[in-house]
Amino acid sequence: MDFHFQCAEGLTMDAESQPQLPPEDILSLTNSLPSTPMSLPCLDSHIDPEFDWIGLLSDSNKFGEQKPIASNFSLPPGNGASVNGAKSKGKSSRVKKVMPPKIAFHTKSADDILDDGYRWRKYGQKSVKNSIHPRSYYRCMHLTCNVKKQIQRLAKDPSIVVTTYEGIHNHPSEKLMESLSPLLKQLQFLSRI
DNA sequence: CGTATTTGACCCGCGC
DNA sequence: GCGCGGGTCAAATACG
Repeated sequence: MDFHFQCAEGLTMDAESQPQLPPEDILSLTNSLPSTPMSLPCLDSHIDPEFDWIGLLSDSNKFGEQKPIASNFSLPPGNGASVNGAKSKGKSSRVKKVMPPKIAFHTKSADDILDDGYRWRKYGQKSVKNSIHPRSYYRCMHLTCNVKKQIQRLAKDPSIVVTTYEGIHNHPSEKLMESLSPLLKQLQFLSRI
């Protein structure tokens, strides 16, 4: 599946329950990020307020309670990769947890998993209340990367997949590196001359 | 046989 | 305090 194509063609808008950000907010946000949780090619050039929907989530985990936070968006300390508020096993402090940035978006696709260039390992699946479709939990397989994503189909439209990214990759996309490696080799060769 | 996925158990936060 | 729902863990299982 070509993810770029899916982003440009397949994103859908759910005006009833999902927040919408003005395209300029989304663009300014993506410009401010050192690296997005995924490559998010759709953010670069295919923003179409009439059609696309992208939600930036606050610290609420629940779909339907998403709040756009573009205006006061800020990256957590440590690039967000090490922040995981879900479960610290020991006695936790009373300090309010800082959640990593979350980005959620809809794609119309038969495939649950988008090929975003990163390698993901599934670590859980749960049935969700008020939905016949289970929610799948994935973690980035890169050793030092703590980015997670959740994938779930909409109850009222099973053709739509909701993907939620949590955290920011601290490494480049493997596919990107794969495509760049011939170029890099060529540059290394030229620099030797 | 190594790796990825599945799935039930467990933990934690939150609302009542 | 209790129950519910969501998120994670880890042993079992599937797969190449």
